[in-house]
Amino acid sequence: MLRAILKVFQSALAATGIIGSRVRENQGHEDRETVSRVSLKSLSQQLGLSQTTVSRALNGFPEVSERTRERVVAAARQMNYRPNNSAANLATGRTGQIGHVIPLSQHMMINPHFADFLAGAGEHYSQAGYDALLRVVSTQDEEDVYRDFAGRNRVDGVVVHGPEVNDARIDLLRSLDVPFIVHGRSDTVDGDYSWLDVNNARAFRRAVDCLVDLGHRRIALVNGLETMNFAARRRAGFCEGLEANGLTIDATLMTSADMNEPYGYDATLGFLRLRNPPTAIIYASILPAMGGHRALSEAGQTLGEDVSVITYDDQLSFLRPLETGGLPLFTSLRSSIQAAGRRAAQMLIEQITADDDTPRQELWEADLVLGRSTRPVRQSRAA
Amino acid sequence: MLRAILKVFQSALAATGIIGSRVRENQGHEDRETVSRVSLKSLSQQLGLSQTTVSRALNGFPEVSERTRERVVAAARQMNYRPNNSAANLATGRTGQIGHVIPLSQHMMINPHFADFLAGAGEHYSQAGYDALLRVVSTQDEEDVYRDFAGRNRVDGVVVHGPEVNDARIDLLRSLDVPFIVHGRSDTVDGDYSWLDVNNARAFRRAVDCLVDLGHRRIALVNGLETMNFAARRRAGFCEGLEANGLTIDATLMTSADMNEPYGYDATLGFLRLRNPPTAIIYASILPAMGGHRALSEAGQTLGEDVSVITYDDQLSFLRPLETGGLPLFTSLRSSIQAAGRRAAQMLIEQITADDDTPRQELWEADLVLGRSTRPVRQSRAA
DNA sequence: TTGTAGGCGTTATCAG
DNA sequence: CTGATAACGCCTACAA
Repeated sequence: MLRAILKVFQSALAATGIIGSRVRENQGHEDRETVSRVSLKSLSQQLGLSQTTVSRALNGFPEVSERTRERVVAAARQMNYRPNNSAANLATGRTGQIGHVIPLSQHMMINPHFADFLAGAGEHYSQAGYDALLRVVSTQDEEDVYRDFAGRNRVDGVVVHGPEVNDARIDLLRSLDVPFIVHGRSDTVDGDYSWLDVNNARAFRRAVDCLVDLGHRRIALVNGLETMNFAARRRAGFCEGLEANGLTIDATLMTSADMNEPYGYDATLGFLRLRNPPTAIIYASILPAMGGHRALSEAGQTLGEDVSVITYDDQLSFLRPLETGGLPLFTSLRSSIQAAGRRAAQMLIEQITADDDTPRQELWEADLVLGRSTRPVRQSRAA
Repeated sequence: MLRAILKVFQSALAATGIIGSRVRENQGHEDRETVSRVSLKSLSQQLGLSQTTVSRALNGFPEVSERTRERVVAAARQMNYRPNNSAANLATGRTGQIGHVIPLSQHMMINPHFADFLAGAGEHYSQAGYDALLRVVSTQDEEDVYRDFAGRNRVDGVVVHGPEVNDARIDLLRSLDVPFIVHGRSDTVDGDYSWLDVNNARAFRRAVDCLVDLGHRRIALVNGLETMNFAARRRAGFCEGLEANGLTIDATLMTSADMNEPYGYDATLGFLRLRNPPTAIIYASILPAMGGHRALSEAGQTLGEDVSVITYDDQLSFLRPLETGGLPLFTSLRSSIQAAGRRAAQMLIEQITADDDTPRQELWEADLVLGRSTRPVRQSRAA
């Protein structure tokens, strides 16, 4: 890659000596932006009050007289006072930060599912006066990060992403005594923790039923990585649906991998090459579904007409709405991952502020939305 | 062994009246995880040393004797000591956090471009001992967030995302005296600040040249939102290319909007409906390019054959590699946004730790990579 | 090489 | 209703 380093020019340093005297002498009280390292001390001196009173007035304690509070609030705004975060944390033990660990690895299902979750969570965080603290690490270092977060008191709580079928992080966080919520669940772990999950098994069961109703009998599954709990449940629901409808489970019609566009493309091409290809395909995310769409197009097959498709749709914001002629492109199981983030954040913060250990648990059902990608199986191709 | 130490330690705790002695009664199992809120004070008492010495030993000061350092380090590890973050921040003024503001709005170009940038930045952050602090707010509140970050000393620096042609955030951050780096640039603002950008104008100029060389004379542009600096520059490069090749600028062949898949789909359909449709289209991101691909397929047109396409490709991780039969699907201008995040983080942290105000500036060139989507124009359609 | 003492800017406790 | 005063846990001159 060609990289041109532009010239870097030295700026003339205005010799301001800002570092030394932190508070500006602001005689003229203009609305000028100040560098503003006004402390509680200076503010209280300015007002002729004690730090205690000023702190109480600002934090809404009831015993402060209204007149005093008004004076204090006005002065604080004028001097652009903001309490130093570290100092407040040190005194209260609360940080106002929620930790998110992002494992940097092959099978990170974070991108962009994670981004959308975070957008939703962040929305609630800022409403509630919190920030998200992000740490990107290699997967094997993830547990150390939790120990670090806990030991250094960096966060008030943690969100666990992408739980595996048997996820060690849950017990670790319990032992660290850090409030946390899991986005998803971990089935082989003692279930006494907070989580927000979608009913993945039922969603995929429904998808199968729907396709069977249309006459399909060879149905394929392009699943996520099945070490992940959500993917394991989806497969379980899928198989349950096949069996309930008297169909046999065919391993050649099931794939499992990290959910991205090229994977969907490759898996779909693989199905098309079978001597007895499926007449319907279920995708675990809209990303591989798009890859599937691309593969079908290139193979000269028409979505819906030649092959029926149902996809699980997290309603990723940069793909919504995906439609053709006003109708959804894909028949899909929908559940907004951004909404999940918003709600999970709310549950976690409630748990933190309530300071009780009762687990919060919520199970969402996905909506089945009909689009152009499902049709009755063509007679010539029915098994 | 560990158990004995813990016992001793606990009595020491009782003596000093440490708040909420969190250390667990550890009956039998030595390797059990402890909750560990060990302070410097308790650690130093345990060792029979002063806090000063222990602090110095742990922070690698040279004047500590090796024997002492070893003892201290061993004890710290054994007691699972970790310095409290808030306390360290308060004492040093440094937070170890870099702020990112995510505007939640219609035209947020953050998703998933932003996610990839952050993945790259986060990689460097954790190497350098930093975390990313995220705040999601509505666009009009963004400046308040910077004031908050600065006034409360929440972060050591800030990354500015998605700069507009005339971006007020830059002057604000200068006046707040917060170290920052811009991902991109803002052309109508005094240029004396740190940035990392791609040579957008030249990239799009090259795309035009490339298509003209193939005989195309009606070339369309599906651009990003042109209030954004990067999009304005791309358009400038595009127009410059047309003019340099003696082509006229046709407003009906240029669109500008938030870069996502449905936008690319709609814009492309619009072009195909023109009485005199373009023979080539340039997309500002792979997301609209995918939408374009979908639109072309549905219209029965073949990528490359009927319409040539060049896309700008940020090499988003969940779309890489996008290829057909081993060849890139799209001819594209490539520049990894994740690499940009990594580098920007590095530049910012260097600036923070060096504590000098010299702006760091770097301009990257995009690579032009040939794929299947560009071919000589078909004779019947040449203008 | 190690220790003492003071400070960082809040909040919380207990008097008045 | 208001005000001293003591934490909170760490860092860092300045001393020894």
